[in-house]
Amino acid sequence: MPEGPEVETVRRTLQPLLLGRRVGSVWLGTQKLRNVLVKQDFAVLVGQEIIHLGRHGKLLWLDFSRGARALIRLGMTGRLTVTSKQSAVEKHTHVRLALKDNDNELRYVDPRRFGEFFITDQSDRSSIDKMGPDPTTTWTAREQTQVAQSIKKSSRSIKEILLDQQVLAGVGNIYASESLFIAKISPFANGCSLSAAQINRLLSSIPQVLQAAIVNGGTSFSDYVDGNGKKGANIDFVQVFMRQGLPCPSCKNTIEKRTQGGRSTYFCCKCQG
DNA sequence: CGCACCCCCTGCCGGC
DNA sequence: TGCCGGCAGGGGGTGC
Repeated sequence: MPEGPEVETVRRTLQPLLLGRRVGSVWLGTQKLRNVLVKQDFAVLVGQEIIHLGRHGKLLWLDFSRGARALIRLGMTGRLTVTSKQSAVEKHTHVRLALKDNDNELRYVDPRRFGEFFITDQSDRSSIDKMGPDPTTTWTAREQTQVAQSIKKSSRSIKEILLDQQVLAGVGNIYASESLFIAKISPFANGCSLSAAQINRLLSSIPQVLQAAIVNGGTSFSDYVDGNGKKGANIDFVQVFMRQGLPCPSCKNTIEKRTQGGRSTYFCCKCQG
């Protein structure tokens, strides 16, 4: 479901509802997520206060007052929302953290179970350090040089490079197509074939596209909702994603859809020739 | 090491 | 109406 902007919107909407709250009780479903639900690990959360909500790329985490950290990946269909304890528990709910002295609980729902929700501690940076820089948090000259070098030395297509979270974190299938359109670069061009000028355009279009999506509350076309259960408005602002057959907003040529590395890519062959 | 390929899983939609 | 294939904001493992 979610790319960096959607996960950031979830983080921002959950923050006021969770920060400073203590966990009263924990409920876990029986089905495994990607990694397994390790039930005994969740027991440590009871009584701990949520002191911080962090994010890097598509990875979200909650930090607790006695050192625990819940690492959460939403996969394709994961939804993390705060709802009343009384509201009906929908199918595919895997985790419920009831808050103390409050009618609310945090729920993790994920039909396809491609997501993860597991407990570690705040000193464990392994998942975070595996990722490249996130263009919506820091995007220093040094980080941009590092990303540019990764692109320049790769023989993969630029679209596939952008989806690699180890190169940079937070871009997924929507924003890869969108960033390449803004930068006027063909998604099929190999990284090593790109000029310095093209790479520079891309390094500036990526944070631009991601920041705009955050302002609009993320892109919802199917499952994605924020921490309050509300859809994002950014689908109304995308230029090429899911717009095959429609005129290119720049040149009026027909937008195309093609499969690339098993995923759909949307582009204008005239603007991105 | 990089890179093609395949898998994980449910739901929905269109075609027959 | 039902069945089947294809497809969906992700990511990891395998084998060459």
